Amino acid sequence: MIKNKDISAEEKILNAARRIFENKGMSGARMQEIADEAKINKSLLHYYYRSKQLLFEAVFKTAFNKLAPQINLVLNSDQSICDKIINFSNNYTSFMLKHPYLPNFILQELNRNPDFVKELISVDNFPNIVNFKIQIEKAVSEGKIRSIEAEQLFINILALNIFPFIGAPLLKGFINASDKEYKKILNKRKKEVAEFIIKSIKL
Amino acid sequence: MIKNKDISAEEKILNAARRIFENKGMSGARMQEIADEAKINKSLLHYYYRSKQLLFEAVFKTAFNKLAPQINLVLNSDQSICDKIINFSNNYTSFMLKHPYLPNFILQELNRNPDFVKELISVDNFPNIVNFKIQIEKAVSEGKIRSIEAEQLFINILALNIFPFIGAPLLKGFINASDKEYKKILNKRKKEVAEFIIKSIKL
DNA sequence: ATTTGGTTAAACTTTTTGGTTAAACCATTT
DNA sequence: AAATGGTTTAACCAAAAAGTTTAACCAAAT
Repeated sequence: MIKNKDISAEEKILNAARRIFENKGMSGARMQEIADEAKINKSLLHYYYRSKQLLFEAVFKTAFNKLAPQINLVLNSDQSICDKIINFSNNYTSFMLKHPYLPNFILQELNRNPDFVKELISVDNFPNIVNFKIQIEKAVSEGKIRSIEAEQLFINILALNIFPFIGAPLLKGFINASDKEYKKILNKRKKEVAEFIIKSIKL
Repeated sequence: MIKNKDISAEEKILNAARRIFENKGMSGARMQEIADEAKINKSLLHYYYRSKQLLFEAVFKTAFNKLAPQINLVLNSDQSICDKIINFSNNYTSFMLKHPYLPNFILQELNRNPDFVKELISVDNFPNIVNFKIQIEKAVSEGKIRSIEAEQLFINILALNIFPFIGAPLLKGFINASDKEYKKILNKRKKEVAEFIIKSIKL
């Protein structure tokens, strides 16, 4: 059997659920709404994903698995510090411009349920700072960059790249930008952010 | 009448509602839970705030009115750029260490309902970038700081200060820090962030 | 002493929502 | 033609949650 007109129902559901969950969160989302969005009916939702909780977990893990590899590029690749900063700022922003609600979704749910992080940590490839820390401490002691703690630098890199997406509605208001103008600003940040960081840590 | 033992019921409700809403969001919060938290009964909730929606709006506006003045200090005070960066980074972080869920709460709800920003804009003292933009452009043309767009600098300042609170659960995982250790890191950021920014924009 | 308004308790109604069920439909496979 | 499995429809159930009502309580003001 296996009906393959374009995409399977299972995938339609997952995509619809992602859109709804990203925008309303777990508790704000309604199963009926997800079914409507997927243009299938509610029975089929439960047929594929037994419960809201399971559907949510499927969506969340898919989302997190898109984010984690990018963070790992900073923490665990063998590029130079400079390259890492340049590449991450460029790649991350490019990627997020296509999935602008993803960071907000992940952080929202982790704030709601901080213990969930513990579950994620046990999974493979959960980003960890140890290698990055070694790299930074070496660069500092060799006089390649100014003295700075790896943790602080890492937080700064993430903050400058991720925040513009999470804070978008507010920032748009503050700087008086339309959606289009704001998108332009974000595009500029692909280079801008890397420059900003490198200017700050070079000697 | 006016019973004034310590704080009024109205205020007890507002405080309880703030705690619950900050942590679970509008749709995750339960009226019964708020009543329990306030140690009053559910009837009284509706007596003071007719509906969940109205209670939520009261809480949200109170929260936003705590954030806005701080942003305005950057955008509309007559301090030097350097002083603004130093003072904001110090004050904001100190304040947020006492209200760590506030930024997440505000951004959460604005992402859920971006049109809400329009409502906020019409209210007094909604932060606006125009004055800051003039100040930055002047400083750039006078050669006091390197060339940078006001919008980008502003986003950077907010990102570096706000993100560590919104991203806390995830960052704690990445850098392997306990609550206590993470708090220490945040405390260091009061100085760290200002230094990071100033190093980046000086000539 | 009576009134008044904040407050409680408890029962109640209504609406929303997650989840279930059963029967029928239909395209494909056998 | 019969079987299979994905899909729809529509009705249904049970629990949760918002919101309402009513009677009683109590402390302060008159």
